[in-house]
Amino acid sequence: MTRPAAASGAVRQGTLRELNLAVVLGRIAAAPRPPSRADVAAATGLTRATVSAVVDDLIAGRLVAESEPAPRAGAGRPARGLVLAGTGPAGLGLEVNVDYLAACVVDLTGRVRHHTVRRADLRPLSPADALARLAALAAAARADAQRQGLTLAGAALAVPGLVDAAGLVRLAPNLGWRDVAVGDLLAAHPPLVDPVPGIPPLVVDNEANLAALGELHADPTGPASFLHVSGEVGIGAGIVLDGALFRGVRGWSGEIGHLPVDPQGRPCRCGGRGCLERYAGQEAVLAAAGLAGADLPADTAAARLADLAAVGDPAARAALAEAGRALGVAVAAVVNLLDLDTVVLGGGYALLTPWLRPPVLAEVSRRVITAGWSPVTVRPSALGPEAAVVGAAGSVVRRIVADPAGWLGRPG
Amino acid sequence: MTRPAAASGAVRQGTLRELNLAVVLGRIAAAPRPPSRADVAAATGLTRATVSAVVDDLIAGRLVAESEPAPRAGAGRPARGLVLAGTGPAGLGLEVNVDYLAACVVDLTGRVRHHTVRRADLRPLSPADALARLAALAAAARADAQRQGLTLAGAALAVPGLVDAAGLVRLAPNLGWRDVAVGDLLAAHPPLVDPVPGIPPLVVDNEANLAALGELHADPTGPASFLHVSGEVGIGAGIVLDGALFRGVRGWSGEIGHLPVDPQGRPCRCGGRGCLERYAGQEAVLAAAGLAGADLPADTAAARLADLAAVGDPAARAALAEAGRALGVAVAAVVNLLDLDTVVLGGGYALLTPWLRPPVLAEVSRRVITAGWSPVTVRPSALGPEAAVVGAAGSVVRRIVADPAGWLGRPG
DNA sequence: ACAAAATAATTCAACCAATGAACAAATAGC
DNA sequence: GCTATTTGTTCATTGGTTGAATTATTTTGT
Repeated sequence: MTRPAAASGAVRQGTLRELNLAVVLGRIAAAPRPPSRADVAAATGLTRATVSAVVDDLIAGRLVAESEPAPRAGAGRPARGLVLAGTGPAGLGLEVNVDYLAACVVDLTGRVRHHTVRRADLRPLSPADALARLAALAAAARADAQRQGLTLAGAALAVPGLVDAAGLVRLAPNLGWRDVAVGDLLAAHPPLVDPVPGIPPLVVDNEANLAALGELHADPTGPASFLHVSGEVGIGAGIVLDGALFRGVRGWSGEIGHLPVDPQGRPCRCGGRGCLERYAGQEAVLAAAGLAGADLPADTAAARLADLAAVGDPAARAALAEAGRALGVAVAAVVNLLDLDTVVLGGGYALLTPWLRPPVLAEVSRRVITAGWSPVTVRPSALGPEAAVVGAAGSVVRRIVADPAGWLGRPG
Repeated sequence: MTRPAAASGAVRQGTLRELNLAVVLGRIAAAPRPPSRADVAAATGLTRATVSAVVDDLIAGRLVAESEPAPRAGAGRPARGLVLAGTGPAGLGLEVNVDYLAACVVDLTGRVRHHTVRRADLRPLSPADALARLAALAAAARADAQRQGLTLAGAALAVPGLVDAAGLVRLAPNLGWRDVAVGDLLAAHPPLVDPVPGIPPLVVDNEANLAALGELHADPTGPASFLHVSGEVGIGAGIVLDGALFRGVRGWSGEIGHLPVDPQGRPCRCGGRGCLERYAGQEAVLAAAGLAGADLPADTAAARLADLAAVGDPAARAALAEAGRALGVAVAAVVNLLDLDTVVLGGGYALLTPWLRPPVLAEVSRRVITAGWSPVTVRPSALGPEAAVVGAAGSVVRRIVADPAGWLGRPG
């Protein structure tokens, strides 16, 4: 987790408190069980007096609540446990995809407090119409959140395409979008959230990126650096380094679909030959398994394939072995380059992990020079297809926890 | 540049000053011309009073010096310029390679104050013998530094191989080293530096990583994120993100030599087919150019090849075109994955850039989806083969500038 | 049942570093 | 020489942490 506040510059006097608010809140969030003030003091090196003062601020700001005293052996006054507040700020996650819209609300503790998915073919709709429907979903989510005593502090929207730093959707091929200013279009509708200083009201990001964050969120005790590969129509990767998404210079990192993986080299629409997408993309895998033309929604297609593989269908097995091999070549390239030790298979791949993992691991151990010293773990995503929405909402919550000063009304 | 100090934990009172020491010093280091105290105050947002106090500490600690008043238009008391001190702490850079040893000293301003290269075939020597010779070189460098009024605050050693986080050289194939505890072997000799709290006396790292840092150091105004590819016997890449080296989970990032690049697929010793190294590695390029078996040292081989290409030798031209194409495929993969906008060709590639660049750019623009929106720059390394040693010494200096508190004798 | 020990949390004077306003220093322009 | 202007320092003030003492609440021992 990066240090927040004053990122570029000086440490002014008030910054001290801002930093310690973040430190203490982060400690409470990371602790396996509700810590006492004394625990936090011991863990951070601050004095108990300081921790008490900081915690008072956090409780007053509804970011932290006291829980039942955790039972402890031995004598002494029992501690009052500190937990992230289940009321207070929450994050709104949104997703526009090819065949559905989704919205969800996640509170500070990470619990999903609201979740709606509306299936519909979005391709025929204009961006403005699609976003109008999304705004309706968001309004319902906001009303539900308010009913539960939550305040939406920010929103994040997942889009299956390239998004630049300003939030402009440069290209979403499967939606047929090009240069769509999502923020401007949504501004025509009622505001999504109650603006909080220091927290952007709407962040637009690639679905693969946000799905990777969702994984981080679903398993906070898991590794802080990993590669999240999601198989959809295209193949997207999200790179998480030290608990933070790595976006690249312009936010376009993770384009893994066109890594060359095959010596034989099937031609690809990108102009190269032997691209990963031609072997492990949804279309290619379904065709190889004899399911071409079924035109199923992404998740049911994966489920159908998993069923076939489970009962031993030879075509499905062969298709998955081939996809896994190709995926393994690409994963090996990434691991050689970035030295990651964990690969999460998400999206359509999650269900198929039992069949994809062996060939992936085989390629990795063959091609990664350091594999002998440090094994690479390949595991399915803990979240299903909803990883991107949940990750989107979680990204808002993460930001609040990383920099609580904005929410507490201090000048950021 | 990452925020230093108390990385994991609390912000105690003294930390405030430590942070501002780093902020002010960093500002002085980054300024294009010597700034006044008032300039620093304006740039950082601190008050002039605070900046004065901080600068007093920095001057007392010999990290900063006052320069001649920079001429300025208009009225007012003339400013006293602040510059990094040319006396005071310095970094020791060391390198062990196949056919030479090197040592250099870099001061805070980035100037190379000492540089020795001793050519010798290191392969027949045991690690202990090789490091004994290196220690002698280091002792001479240290004496020279002291004569110039410099104090060596730390050392970094570049090795052509895989180094783990503890500084153990796991494998250096071209040296024939395996599991060499460099630190322990060097401890038998007189100490390399005067230990400073907060600064490790010896860091061991991969030469490609340190060469990448050298590039950052040679051109401080250049991009903060880039890929540095150095062509030696193998092909190593150093990844610099936001001005810091990206080392990966265990420090083994940058293994780019075995990215698959060719649909035809020449078999490679790594077990894969069509690996980059088989097309753009030194051996492959020299063989293709008809220079096989010449067994030249790395840098003269590259120079010879450049000469041939310059006079239009068709075999050399063809060999470089093919190498460039392969390199381009690999670079495109990296750019798709990490969204970098600058690629630096270093090591043996630096001299060959005029012939490598066109095919690299061609492959990149064909294969990188976002290339249309954001061009990728390919340029030669500013430093020559000495990039790794200079980068090693520079890495020590960078650490002092990023966290001056240790040098100033404060508890880190 | 009661005292002693132990641990948790709060209170308060001291202290450290940044702040802001006032002030001294040094120059250019008139 | 006088004024405007900018630089750098001095000093009382302030925000926030520190450390010791104090209060609160339990377990353990008798």
